[in-house]
Amino acid sequence: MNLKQLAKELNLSISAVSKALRDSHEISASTKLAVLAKAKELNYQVNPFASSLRKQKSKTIAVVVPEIDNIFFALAINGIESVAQEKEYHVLIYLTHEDAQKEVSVTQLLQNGRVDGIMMSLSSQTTDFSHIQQLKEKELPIVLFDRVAEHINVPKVTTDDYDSGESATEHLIEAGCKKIAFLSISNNLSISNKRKSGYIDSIKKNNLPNSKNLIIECSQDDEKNKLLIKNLLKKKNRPDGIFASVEKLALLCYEVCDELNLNIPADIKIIGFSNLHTAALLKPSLTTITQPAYEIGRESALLIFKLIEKRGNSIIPEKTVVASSLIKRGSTKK
Amino acid sequence: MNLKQLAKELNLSISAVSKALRDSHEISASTKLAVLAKAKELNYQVNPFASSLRKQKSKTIAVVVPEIDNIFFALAINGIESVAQEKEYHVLIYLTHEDAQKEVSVTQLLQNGRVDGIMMSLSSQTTDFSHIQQLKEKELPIVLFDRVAEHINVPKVTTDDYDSGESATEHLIEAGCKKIAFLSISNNLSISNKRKSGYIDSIKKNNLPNSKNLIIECSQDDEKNKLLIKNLLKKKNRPDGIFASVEKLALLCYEVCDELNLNIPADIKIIGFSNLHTAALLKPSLTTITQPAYEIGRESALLIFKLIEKRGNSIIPEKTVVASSLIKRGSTKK
DNA sequence: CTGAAAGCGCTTACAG
DNA sequence: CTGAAAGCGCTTACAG
Repeated sequence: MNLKQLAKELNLSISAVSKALRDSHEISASTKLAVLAKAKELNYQVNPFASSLRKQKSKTIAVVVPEIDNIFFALAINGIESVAQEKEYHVLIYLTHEDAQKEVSVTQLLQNGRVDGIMMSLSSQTTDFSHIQQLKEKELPIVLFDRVAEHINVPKVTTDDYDSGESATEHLIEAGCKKIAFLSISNNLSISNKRKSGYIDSIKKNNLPNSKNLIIECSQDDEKNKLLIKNLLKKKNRPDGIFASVEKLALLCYEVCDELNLNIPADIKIIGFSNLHTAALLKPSLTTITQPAYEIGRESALLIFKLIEKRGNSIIPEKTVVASSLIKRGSTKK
Repeated sequence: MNLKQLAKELNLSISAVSKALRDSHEISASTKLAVLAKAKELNYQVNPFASSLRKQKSKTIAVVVPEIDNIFFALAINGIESVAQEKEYHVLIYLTHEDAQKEVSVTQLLQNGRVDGIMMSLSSQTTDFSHIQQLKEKELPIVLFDRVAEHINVPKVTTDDYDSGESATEHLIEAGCKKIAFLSISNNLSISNKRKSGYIDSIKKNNLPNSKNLIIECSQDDEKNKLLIKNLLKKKNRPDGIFASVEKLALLCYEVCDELNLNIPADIKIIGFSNLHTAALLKPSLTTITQPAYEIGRESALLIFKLIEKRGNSIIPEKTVVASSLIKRGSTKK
């Protein structure tokens, strides 16, 4: 069932039917009614490819994320989808699996008009950001969220990572910690640097000499990370507080403490960035800095639609920062 | 940059260039080389809408799931995406948020040719399956996974839910439970019925009269569920084993036991269907029946591509069953 | 208010 | 081996 057949049934021209379906002011009310009724009766649906080809609009956005089996990204996609649904847009998903090369190839793939805009969270392995710059130059709307590149001037949605890094550290200090280890995953994304800076500045400000040089660089290899943490906590002069910059490192700490028979929070206190639903169910429950993942997704989607619908000189902020929340639980009890 | 411009640059006809790009045997090797080089130089990309319109093929599949912030579905999507990537297909995501009406409207939306196939996990609220039947009649490839409707004859990928229901119950019995409560979420999907049947038959076979009528019907409202469970566990003659048919009910049990000061597994043993990464980190660690979510996703995707590429009389199995695994942990220790 | 026509950018059957 | 032409199914500027 296409326009041609529908027009024939109605004894109207294709153009009249098309206009009627799009509620054009050129068409009389009675004709519109007749067309709509017939279209419904025959279950006519516009061919999206013909329409997109003609209008040079896809009604589709792409979401490019490092992984999906990570509650943060799942929630962010959830937020993006809610806005897309409101706008009657379609959502394409691409996973980079933390592979910078894959990220570049997906970015290139998406330059053929398949989508009206791209929302991306960068892979931790990404060191070169020229593929993002390229999108910008091609004027393909893009919004980066969470895992962003600081120095690329495209709209970015992030959380207050520096502040969170600071307040998480302060929280450990208030809980009595004197020697705090920061478990870091180093990469070129500002998010991890900011958390680290927040920690470093807080340590300085509070004059905790024992915490100096206690930045532990972790990798993508959890076996290695576990060993690293184990060696750290085996020492006689082990830290009395751990700040895990990402969720999985906090969980590894729980495993290690179990194995070393260290009591959380008596022997060691732990805080970590996390969106885990079960943080409250761990024993002890895990104190977290929790990012509003769903809201980040929504916010990013609202921005991409502003860019897509951009007319004249509407102003798009380059930085949108939403606040994380510190949720105090058992793992940092005094 | 389109075919017309590219052809002009090469002093060739549009058709020759198109054929060369698609590696047609009609075109000479030298011409192909020249075309490919020029296309690369000018960064030519085929317009997907023109191509799809002409070929009546979208190179896109849709994934329709009840929710995404559920590790099971996130992992399944991960599996689907891995196959789609191999096939160079695009993946559209639609969330129904457990809303049957939404599920129907998405299904209708997808009948306009936007996708070559649909992979769907039904909403728990779905009671009428005619929208699925409709896809079948329209010969739009569809595969149902996990949350399937038993009596619709479309390809379905599920886990061995009856067997899992049985072996989970057996496991509790072996661990010494005499009175086992099954926490059920009732709906029209075979998955929950099968788990329940496995439980019921196992109870009968093992002759545990105290477990009769211990099927607790839970709802989508977790506050109510928690109260329900609390009232159950407050009783003097409370059960000594709980079989949670879905993840979140198992977690609610942990919360309730905490609040009632019941010791797991001494006072009560708990087993639950779950894909939670942190099941092992709970105190005590949670014994789970874990579905191979990623594999279910891959399997379903492989099936949809079989349907899409179907030629002649290739046989597509109506039922594909993959095995779940029972992972014994602390919550069911003798 | 309605319709004829051009054209979006491809692919492919057909002619040469 | 190459090219002219039709056509996929729409939308829209233009004519009447």
